[in-house]
Amino acid sequence: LRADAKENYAHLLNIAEQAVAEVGIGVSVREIARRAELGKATLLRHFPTREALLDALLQRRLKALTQKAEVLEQLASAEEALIAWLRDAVAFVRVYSGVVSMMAAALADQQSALHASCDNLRKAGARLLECGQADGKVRPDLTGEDLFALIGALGWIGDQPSFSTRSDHLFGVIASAILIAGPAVKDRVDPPPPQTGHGES
Amino acid sequence: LRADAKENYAHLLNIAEQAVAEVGIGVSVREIARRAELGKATLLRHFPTREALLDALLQRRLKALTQKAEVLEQLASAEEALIAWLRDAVAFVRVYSGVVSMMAAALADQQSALHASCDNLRKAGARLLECGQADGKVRPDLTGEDLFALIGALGWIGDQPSFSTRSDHLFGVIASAILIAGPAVKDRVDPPPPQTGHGES
DNA sequence: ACCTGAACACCGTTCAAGT
DNA sequence: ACCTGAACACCGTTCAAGT
Repeated sequence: LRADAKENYAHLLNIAEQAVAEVGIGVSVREIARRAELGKATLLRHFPTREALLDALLQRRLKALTQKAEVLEQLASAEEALIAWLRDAVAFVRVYSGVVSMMAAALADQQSALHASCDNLRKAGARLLECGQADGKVRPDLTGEDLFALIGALGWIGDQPSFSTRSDHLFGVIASAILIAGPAVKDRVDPPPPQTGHGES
Repeated sequence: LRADAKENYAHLLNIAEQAVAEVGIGVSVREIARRAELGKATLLRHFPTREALLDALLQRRLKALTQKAEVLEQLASAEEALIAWLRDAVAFVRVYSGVVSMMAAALADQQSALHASCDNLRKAGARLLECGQADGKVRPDLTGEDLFALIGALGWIGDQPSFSTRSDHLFGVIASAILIAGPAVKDRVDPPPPQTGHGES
């Protein structure tokens, strides 16, 4: 990598961070190139796809969040750890509006530049989940993917101006769905009338 | 309205329905005009905004869903009615991928052509919710907006290819969060360690 | 009244040409 | 090696001109 190329790379990341924070995740790459005062093609070769740029932009935070899960796993009770991490994860996806959909897509697409980072995040969440399940504090029928989906759902809610004022409250609602309150376990999966059966395998 | 204008209007709606079903909610209006073999400006005057077109497209289904709530309110138990309607609502938002975000935006924007339809839907859900709350079967801290947000969240989950296989399961998870299992009420709002308090006012 | 394509200002992506 | 703008194929929206 030549010296000027290295410089451009760093410059582009800085400008991109600013632009994404200002305009949102939907900023055009043209706009970023314009702000960076570089040719569009220059940006495109450093970051061949939109995801590649986002990955570079998010990697630091994603790694921190993944590591946070490992720390929490050791420090606190399984239940507290899961909820604390969940709160951090939701806070993260709310930093850049629209980022959750991209991450969800990256999770399914192995070719995506963001795939590895997202899959590590899923695994970290899954481990916290399993600890809670081993302690009998967390619904046993939830997977790491489910947890990711619920984080994404809360991120989506936070992204909608009509719902964002309720997103803290709905965090509590969904958190309560993940946890098992006390000795009552089974009756939460299927509500009273058993013949209705609203579809959880 | 002139005869040819009337014809164009109906033709555009038919073609739009097809196009949206095929390509998704993100079809360009140009594409629709092209398929309809009409000028772009013709479409734009019949439907000045994207929402106006979507409103015309969705109104029939939205009205049906709103009325369904009224029927369910009388027929079944408050709890069954709410869950049955929730299932219908989630099924509806999953018909056209991406429609939930547009509806959420319309809910906040009084100027949107879709606003009235969406607000009626919210009210219908709120009524079912209130019945369940009156019976002590539904979390008392949920509003009609919350219910709409949770429907949207499930729609979002269904829209993500990585999560859509889990969306039926997560419907059950979220449904269980809305309902109150038995005599235990309070302990679901705040999980065991009271000093953590994950933010539900 | 209603329809229409040209025009404008955008977008992502490609590629031949420059340093 | 790396950078770059012109070119291509899109998009939504506006508007003067046609029937």
